Amino acid sequence: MIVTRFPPSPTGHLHLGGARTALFNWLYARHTKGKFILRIEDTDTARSTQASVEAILESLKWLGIDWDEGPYFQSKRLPIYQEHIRKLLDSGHAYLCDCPPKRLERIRREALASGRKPKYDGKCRDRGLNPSDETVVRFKTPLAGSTVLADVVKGTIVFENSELDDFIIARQDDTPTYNFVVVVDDITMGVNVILRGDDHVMNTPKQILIYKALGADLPVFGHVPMVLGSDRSRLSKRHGAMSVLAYRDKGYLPEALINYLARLGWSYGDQEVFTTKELIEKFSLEKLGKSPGVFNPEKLLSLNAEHIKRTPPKILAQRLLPFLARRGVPVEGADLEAVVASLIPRSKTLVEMADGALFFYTDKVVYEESAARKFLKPENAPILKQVSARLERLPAFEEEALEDAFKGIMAQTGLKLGKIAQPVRVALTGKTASPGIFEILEILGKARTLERLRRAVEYIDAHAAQSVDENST
RNA sequence: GGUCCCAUCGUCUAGUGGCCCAGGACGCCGGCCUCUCACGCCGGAAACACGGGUUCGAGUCCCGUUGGGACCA
Repeated sequence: MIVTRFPPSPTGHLHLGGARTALFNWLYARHTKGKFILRIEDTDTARSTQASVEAILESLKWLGIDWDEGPYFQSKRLPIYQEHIRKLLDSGHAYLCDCPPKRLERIRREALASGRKPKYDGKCRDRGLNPSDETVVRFKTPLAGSTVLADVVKGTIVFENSELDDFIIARQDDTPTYNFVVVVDDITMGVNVILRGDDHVMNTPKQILIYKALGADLPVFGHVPMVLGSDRSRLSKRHGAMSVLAYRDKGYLPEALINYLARLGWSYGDQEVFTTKELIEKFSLEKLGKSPGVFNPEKLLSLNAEHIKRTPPKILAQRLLPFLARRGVPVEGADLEAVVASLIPRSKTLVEMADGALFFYTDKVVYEESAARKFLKPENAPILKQVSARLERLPAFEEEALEDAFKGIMAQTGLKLGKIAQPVRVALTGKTASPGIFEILEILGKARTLERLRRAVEYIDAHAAQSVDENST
């Protein structure tokens, strides 16, 4: 069985790059009916916070990335690491070293000065020291030969062991170091497929050596290229809102973000739009790309619009509720599902949709200044009155009947639909842009429509009077 | 500086030696539709980093150069 994992450090929010790594591992586990493990790498106690842990879990949940095991916390696994350090010491794959920092610093400087690569010289390799407060544990890296990484996305990469040195796996205070901890975790958790950012490539030979020293089978490694910002540098806060939760709050659908992230560095022919279910079906390691990709917010936005179009109004209505609530809008009167349906083609985010829905639920429409100036003027008052009168007589407020009513007015007045619809639109919505006029009419219903028309006429009269005043003075 | 990785339209990418004077998507431009705004539809500009090989034939294989990135220092 395939076992994958996602091991975030709880030192901040889950950002897009991390989310994509999690996604690839999760997709692969789900695709193969394997297991996906969540592991919190909180050994850096100074920078790790509980708030970050919660933010990460919340982000994953929102995205719909669920885990079968965990979350494990590295901070609670110290005894396991120590046990494995013992093993390496006993088997002669590691040794104790008490070289003081001063000496280490000196070799480093000398190496640099003579143009060599700075590395530990192996002085304590065979000294057989006893453990003390002064000793660290070093891994006994082979002096010659090479270590081969058979990477599923990058291909085979060969590292000369002579490039590596006897790196520390446990510090003086007995705490294990990163490369060691990761390997022990992955071995003990049964992880056999590791998909991660290619910033880890250089760690991999060390880790492979540890696997071998521990006598464990190597997992499949796949190093995916990182996500870059528009300036082609590694994605960071500088490039705007990077946290997954920020996208949730900006009104993105989780399936849109997943779709975007999956397609950034992975492809399936010409297909651009995927449901999460489809991604699980179609995901494959072979189609992972090996060149870094630039994050493109516009494409994400258009994908979000696409997913909005593909989501049933009923479900969108549910998801829109929190956004409406945040605006203090009581969802009463107009049928939210119908409102949502009318806004689907013109909303790229749920935020836009919520904004577009506002006028349906406010009794006192606020007129945009330029809209009022252009359409709520005296010459349009008769039109509004005529529309009112005609609609008053309408038994049912349904699109077809409404359209007939407007046609009647057109015939009577000789006006084009636009001349009538625009003032009505401003009267009903306060804006010059909105869903179709008949659609709005039907959703609003007779009572509220007539009320809004009446208020618009009132507004025109008041302003006409006002401008007369201004003229006379 | 050392080691490693990468290289097709502005961006994400298809392309695994002939199907490619390079396809799709986002964005951009033009048009159509139209009660506004959108949606939708039609069309357009836009790329194989460069130089050498290999081959009858290279975006596709090899080498080098250049550029970008990662890690370590």
